Amino acid sequence: MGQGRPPTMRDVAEHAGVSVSTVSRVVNAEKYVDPATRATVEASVAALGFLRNESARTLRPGQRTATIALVVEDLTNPFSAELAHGVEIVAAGAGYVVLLLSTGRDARGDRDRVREDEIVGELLRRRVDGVLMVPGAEDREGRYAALAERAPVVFVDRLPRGVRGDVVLLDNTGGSRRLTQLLLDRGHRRIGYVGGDRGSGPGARRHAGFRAALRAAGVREERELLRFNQHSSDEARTATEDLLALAHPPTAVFCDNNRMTVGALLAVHRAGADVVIGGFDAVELAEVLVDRVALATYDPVDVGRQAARLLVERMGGSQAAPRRTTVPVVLAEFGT
Amino acid sequence: MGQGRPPTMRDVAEHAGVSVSTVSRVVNAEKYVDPATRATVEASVAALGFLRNESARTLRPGQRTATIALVVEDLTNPFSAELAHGVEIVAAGAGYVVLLLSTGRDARGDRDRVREDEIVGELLRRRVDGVLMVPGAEDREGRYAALAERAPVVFVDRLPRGVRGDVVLLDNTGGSRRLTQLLLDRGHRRIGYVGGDRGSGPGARRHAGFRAALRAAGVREERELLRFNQHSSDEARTATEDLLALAHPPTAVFCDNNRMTVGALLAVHRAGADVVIGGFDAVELAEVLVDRVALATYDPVDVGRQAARLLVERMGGSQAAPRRTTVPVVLAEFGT
DNA sequence: CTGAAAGCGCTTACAG
DNA sequence: CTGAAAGCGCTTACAG
Repeated sequence: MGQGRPPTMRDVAEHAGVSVSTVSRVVNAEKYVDPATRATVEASVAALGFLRNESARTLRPGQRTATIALVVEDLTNPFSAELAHGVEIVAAGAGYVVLLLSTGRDARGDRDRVREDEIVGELLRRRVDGVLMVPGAEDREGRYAALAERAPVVFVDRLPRGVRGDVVLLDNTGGSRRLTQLLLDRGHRRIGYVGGDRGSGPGARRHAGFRAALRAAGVREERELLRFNQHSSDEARTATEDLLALAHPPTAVFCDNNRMTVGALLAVHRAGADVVIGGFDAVELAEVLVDRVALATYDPVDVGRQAARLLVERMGGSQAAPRRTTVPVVLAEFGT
Repeated sequence: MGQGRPPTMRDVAEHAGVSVSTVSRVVNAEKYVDPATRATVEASVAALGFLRNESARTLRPGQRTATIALVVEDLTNPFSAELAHGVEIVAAGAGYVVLLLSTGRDARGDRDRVREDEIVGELLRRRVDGVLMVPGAEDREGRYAALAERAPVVFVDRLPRGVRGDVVLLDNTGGSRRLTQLLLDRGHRRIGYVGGDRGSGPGARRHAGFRAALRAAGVREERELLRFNQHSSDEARTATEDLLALAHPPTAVFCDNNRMTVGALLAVHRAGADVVIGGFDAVELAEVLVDRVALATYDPVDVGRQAARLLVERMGGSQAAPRRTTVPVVLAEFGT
């Protein structure tokens, strides 16, 4: 494996008896090459198994790396994985390759600042042509803004406070409001809320939609029914168990993302409780849980495709004002 | 965005009043640089926001790209996504960045040969330091073998016929045999089989384990209970419905991967049938389906970690004979 | 400890 | 249509 240096254009040129310039022209499929010369060179390329060194090509100013970076928190979340899939499809179609970077989370469930800095540095050193970023909530250190000054960036799922740029969002507020409305329509008045960070981003919007629906229905939001800052399905399960143990428990529980929904489903199932779950994000096999679930879903693959398309435009040199695309959210109800 | 060329070492050198060589030494944290000089240069680096161009560094022979490629079929499958996560963690820890490439499937559910060739070319042109590949079953065209000659490769989940190399496998045969044994122990004698490709790779091994368990128990494998070549949960659902509609239907169904299991669960659920499902791979919320499911699971993240560790060793120059690592499979039973 | 110079593998005007 | 030459941004012996 890896034995010997790979052949260079110089090797091909010698083998074919032409100059390096000519080899370059053939490899780049330029016009104005004599057909016979072209054939000879192509034969030498094949004979030597020549593959143009992309690092060398890239060195010339104005040449692209044909690489985009996708920065997500954790590929373990189906949202991230499907997003990546959508990105990859569009990227491949447009001639780009995807560099995948995960920020991870620290013990408190927050972004690791140091790791994020490393990632931004890495992208810039590699001169990626563009970046797709699922960002953290804040940009106090100006990390995202600095990145956006040096490379085309499209943000996904949230635009960090204090940053200008393209962003692809979900209809978090609307989806959440309609999902809550559905629960209200089914007669529920005590609705629990199990969610992650409430500060900003998707979590904040989803909670806002929840409140809006309650308000419109003249239902008070009860503090004792709210459980924020859950970061895993295990935590969500415990939080839901707490809710079920209340003297006056909720008859429905709103979950603000898929991990929350999974945890709540388990808690409700174990308790054998007669509680309806309304969850944001898709959860596979929800159909099997008839009579108990309503979901607000969207297509993460499509989010990836749209974001990648926006980025491809930007990399093409578009100087239009920052754009905001919103991917729709649809409700799915299983059972009543 | 992207305004102006990024600063070069030359810019830094001029700003600091030293030579480019000295800047290089400081940036590479070499010894034998006067502390005062180092400080000046570091100040200039910071002032100009200099980030070393990795393409240029890479050009020198012997320099690595610090890039590994991960080639999967489809990130939409949780196995691939978690695998990628494990890979990314080890890669980042070892100073590598991950290039993600998906082969996709064509209409018949097979690998797209053309796309695979493109991918191999892409990796080689980019001079990645190593490749992690979830390969197709065959290597008739010698694609994988050719790749393995030019770069360190670790295969995942299967070693294509006719290729030598490192591989990280699951205990497909053993896990499958034990899962089938469990169904037999519960008294099932008519066990349906819903699976994907039977020809080779994981599918073939899982079927082999199934047969081995039946044989050991003196149970005949009935042709009418076998449903191969299912490629989606929808197809698996239909196949399972077929099984349930037989004059003499199975009392248990063995599913050879997670898509099959999801489809079978839906079919059994819809039919309200009293059928136990034994499935290979994890399926979230299986716990909610108590009394109906046994799963053979393993940790795809761990598969990724192990494969990446093997690759890091190879990239370090290890010339040891090809290695084979097997990740264990554990049974989980829900309900009886 | 530091600098001048060569060279990595390409691309691209510039001549011819 | 083709080649010689310069140059992209680095690293690395080689002197000093």
